[in-house]
Amino acid sequence: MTVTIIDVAREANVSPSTVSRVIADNPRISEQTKRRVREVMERLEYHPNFQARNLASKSTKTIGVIMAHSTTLAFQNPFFPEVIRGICSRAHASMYGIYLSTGGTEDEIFEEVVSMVQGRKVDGIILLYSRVNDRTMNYLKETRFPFTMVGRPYQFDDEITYVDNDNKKIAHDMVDYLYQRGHRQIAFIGGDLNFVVSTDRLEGYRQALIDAELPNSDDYFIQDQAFKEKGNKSIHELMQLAAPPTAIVAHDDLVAYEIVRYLEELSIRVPADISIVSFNNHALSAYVSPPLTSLDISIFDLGFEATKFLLEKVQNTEAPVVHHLVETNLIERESCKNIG
Amino acid sequence: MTVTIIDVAREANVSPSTVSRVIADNPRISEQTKRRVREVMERLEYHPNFQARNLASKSTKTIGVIMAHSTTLAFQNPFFPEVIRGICSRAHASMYGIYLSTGGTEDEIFEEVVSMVQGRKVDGIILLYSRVNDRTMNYLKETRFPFTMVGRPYQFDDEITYVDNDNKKIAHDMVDYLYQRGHRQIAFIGGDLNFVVSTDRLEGYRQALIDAELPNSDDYFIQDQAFKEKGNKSIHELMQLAAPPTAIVAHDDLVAYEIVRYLEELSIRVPADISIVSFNNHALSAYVSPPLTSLDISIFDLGFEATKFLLEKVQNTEAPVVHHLVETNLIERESCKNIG
DNA sequence: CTGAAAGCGCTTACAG
DNA sequence: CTGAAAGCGCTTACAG
Repeated sequence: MTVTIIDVAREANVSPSTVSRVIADNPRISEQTKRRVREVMERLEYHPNFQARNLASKSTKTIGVIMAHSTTLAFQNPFFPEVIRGICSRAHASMYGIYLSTGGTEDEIFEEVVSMVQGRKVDGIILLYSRVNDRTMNYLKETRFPFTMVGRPYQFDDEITYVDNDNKKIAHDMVDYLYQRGHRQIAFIGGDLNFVVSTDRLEGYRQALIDAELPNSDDYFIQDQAFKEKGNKSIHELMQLAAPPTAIVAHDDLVAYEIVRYLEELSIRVPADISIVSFNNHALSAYVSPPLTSLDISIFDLGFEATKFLLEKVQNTEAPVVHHLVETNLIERESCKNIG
Repeated sequence: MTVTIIDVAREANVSPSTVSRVIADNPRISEQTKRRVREVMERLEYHPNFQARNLASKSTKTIGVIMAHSTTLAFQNPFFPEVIRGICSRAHASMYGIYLSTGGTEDEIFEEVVSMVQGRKVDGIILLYSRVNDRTMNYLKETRFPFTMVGRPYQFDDEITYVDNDNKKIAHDMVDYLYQRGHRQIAFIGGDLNFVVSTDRLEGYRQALIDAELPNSDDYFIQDQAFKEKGNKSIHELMQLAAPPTAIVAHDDLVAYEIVRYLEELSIRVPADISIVSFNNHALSAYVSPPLTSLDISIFDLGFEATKFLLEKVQNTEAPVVHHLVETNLIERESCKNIG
């Protein structure tokens, strides 16, 4: 039924080995036989069997992509399609395919990664998140399996290749940006502190307050979980402080949209009464009301570069550890007001 | 280095065949030996080699997911993560993995599908789109390779299993909804007519106008391409008609957001001056201003069901052709006004 | 209930 | 420049 290397060999009057070498474009085969064999391959509509190739050559030409546990960052968030687009773009250029993790819970994801690694399903893995004390990451590190991360690892920094934004710095810059526009009471609505991206941004925010000698009360910081559970209440409380903030930094545009809505309920207008700035610059942030000032974090590049460095590792086990920071770009729209 | 079935066999004092049967949980093996073999597998940290298994058993336990050519529907659109979530959920339940297409252009995608099929990379394929005269779909149909589609195929309806919304009906219903609220001049901003979803919705819209004996001028229909190229101009023209619409149906929420913005530029308020309703109900549609009345099309279910039917096909070549319509649900928010 | 043997479709030293 | 042979790590009739 299926045409194999043997059929091609017979038809072209060469050995299977030669056909195999033609497929790999081995330079030791004469152009003449190459041409002849290729002709036969075309005529018989021969396509190499992926599985057989992988088994014999001990490589798979595919990379595994692991998303964070789905209730958190991954879904409903435009980050995902965009980072995948970056990954696919780079992978495709090197003829690599993408194998996607499908697990729901953290344990399922871990099991899937183990079976990807042990079962030789993929040549390398990209972790699309960085979590504090992540079992999956520790496993990959210990087995010395090629992997890269989108996001700075919590520890073992010097052993792990990753791609990230400079989250501490961009959060610091964001506060400075507000400071320059006259803001002195600056609140921060953070992300899930189990993810390093969230702790980094929080740290950058805090450091910026210290550096600018601004009030640094815990009242100005709202945790992800508190916000998720009772967002309107927490915003309510925030605005009822003796010195309510004049500006809010949100961990993500989705969070910013929600804040705007809760403020609306309180008849507080953005940016007239309070300014909001945010990170990640979703495609829709130009369309919300008011259009959101947000930091573009180059999601495509995060995926692209993570893949690039992974492929280097796959092709060369001795490839050096790389920490690559991707550029960001503040998109100023209408959610922030100068009160200087 | 890697521990194989042979190592396990030796250690457990059985033959490799027996180990293989234990892996497959073959009922002909005694519970006692199963237990013994499993113990050894655990102790040696044995994991079956995926490639070898696939090669020998001629199945891959993975399904290929093909997105539309990326400039069009697929990216920046929350449809993608959500449909993937549905696919992963169902696939994971049957221990299937996901192989994602990475191609950029239509030709690249086609080549990738051919190599997935011929190279036996996957057991079946899900097409995440339905396009008019699609080479990839024709290829799958002709090779009789198991596949399902998210979206009604352009032709060969009776040979192809697909999952879809009833796009003609929901577009018809949308017009009826506006009609009941007093609207008589109803415009439609459509999607890319190369996709069946767009032609179906357009047809439903047109039929509804006819059924309700409403004005059915071409001036009330704006094509996707015209809108993309000069959206503000086309909305401008629309509103300067002798009888401008009192309501607009948008093909997608993203389009609706853009329309709202262009209307704003013209100082036309939604819903005070004009109503807007839309399809797909993105997660953010609650946050835009005004919150958008939109039809939830159950994206997760589309992915889930497409996968379910695909797996049935994979497991049974004789599985009947199925056309499954997924429920929709109108989410009423504040972009539509009753002018009756 | 279990084993010996052939085979899945390739790749890759080794030999010439 | 090309071929014969072994091997990648499994599965699966077949035989007992």
